[in-house]
Amino acid sequence: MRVLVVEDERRMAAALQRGLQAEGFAVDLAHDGEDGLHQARHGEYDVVVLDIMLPRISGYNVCKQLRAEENWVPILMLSAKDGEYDMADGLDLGADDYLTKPFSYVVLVARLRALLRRGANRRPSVLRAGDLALDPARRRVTRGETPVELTPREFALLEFLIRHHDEVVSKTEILEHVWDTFDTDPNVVEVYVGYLRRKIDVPFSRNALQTVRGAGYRLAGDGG
Amino acid sequence: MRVLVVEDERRMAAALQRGLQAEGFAVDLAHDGEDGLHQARHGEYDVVVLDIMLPRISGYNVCKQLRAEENWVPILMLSAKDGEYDMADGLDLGADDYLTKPFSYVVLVARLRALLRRGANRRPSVLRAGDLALDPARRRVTRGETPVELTPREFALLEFLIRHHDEVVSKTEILEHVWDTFDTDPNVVEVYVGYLRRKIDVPFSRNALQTVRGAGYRLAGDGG
DNA sequence: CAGGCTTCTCAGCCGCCTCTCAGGCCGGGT
DNA sequence: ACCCGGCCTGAGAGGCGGCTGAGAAGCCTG
Repeated sequence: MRVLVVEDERRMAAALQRGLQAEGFAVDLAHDGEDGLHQARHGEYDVVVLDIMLPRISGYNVCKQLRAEENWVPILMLSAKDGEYDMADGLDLGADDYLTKPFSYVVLVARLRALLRRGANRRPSVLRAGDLALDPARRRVTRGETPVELTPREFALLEFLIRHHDEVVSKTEILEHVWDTFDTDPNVVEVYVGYLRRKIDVPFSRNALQTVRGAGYRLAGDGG
Repeated sequence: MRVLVVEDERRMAAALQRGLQAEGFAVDLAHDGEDGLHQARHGEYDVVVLDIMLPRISGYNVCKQLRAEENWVPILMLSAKDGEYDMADGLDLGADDYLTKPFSYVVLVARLRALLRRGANRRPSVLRAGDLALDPARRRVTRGETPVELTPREFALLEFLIRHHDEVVSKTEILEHVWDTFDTDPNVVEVYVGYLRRKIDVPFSRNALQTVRGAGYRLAGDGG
């Protein structure tokens, strides 16, 4: 279980890190809001512990920003007592739980575990890979901010690729899962990969959908 | 007449309790949003007085949640003056009345009685998507300011779509929920979507009721 | 019973999507 | 350098999903 702790007070941060590691968590630290936001975006954490009073960007805004980007990682907010922000604000912004300093260490761990437990049935599940986002329920795909129009087959293909991002998937696998056959000419996969590339690879940064000669395709998964 | 008062400030809560009891109400108290939500769900109250700034869950969200569960108990919201939420927000979420702190005690009681008087014929809050508004109780639909006349079937279809606005719903889902069958020719859905479009999509900004080929339909709901 | 409204079926049309095919490109092996 | 096999892609045919006008059947109201 990976935890990101965003906390500017060094001693507090170090204490949390040691304590949580002792509980079996993998802990990363960020010491200001900007850093925290960046790591939360790219780190694939299971839960984020977020102080409110932070240099550069407040925890308040980090949370708001993440939610605006449809990032639904569970967030537990920490505040100094009598802070200017109040608990209701935090929860309204999309935090999942809230603790007031000073807090009992035992309580913190308990709440974290509770968050992780309900973590399973999270909110709108949006699949991501790099700056691609695919929302199965809304049937919507975006690259960064811009929406991408896909036909049903293209959508199904991208969904499959994004679910296996960073892995190499063979054309036969793709045929089985997207076309639901296995004795079709694999060329159709090539054709559709081509279609997808033209729609999602346009601003040619780094081609997200790579060909692995002789093996299949790989959708690059981290935003880099 | 049973009243639930959800208010975290103990003195304020106690004062309201004493005062309302003197007026002949049976008064229960809740001191945070979670507790309030729980009691409102199970308590069969005639009216709820709901502070907005609450620990754990804001009054704002308590109200939203209750309405989402189709609990139409009359709610009178209380806010600190100059709160970040304004009256419109509260009423939009399905509150029935609204008072700004500090308020006159006499006014509170008067408003409560007014709520109780109209309490019987409740109205479910209005469903919205984009500039469409649908009032299930009054069977009324408006696009912007202008009313829209719908037949019962059209109304049921729009209600279903608007409850799932921004999601793609398949024709089979629609058949199940609006027609209450699943082995009917899906063409009837197409036909009724056509009817709806002609009535609600007229000023074609961007067609609100989109076809997602191979998947179903999506009613655009702006904000998302 | 007539008239109007609503619901639903049907068939034709249109256009997008899907898939095939063939030719070209590229990388790797001999 | 040459060839071969894997991959890409433009073109285009065909199919199928979805839209719509027409009209039949059902239902309520007067």
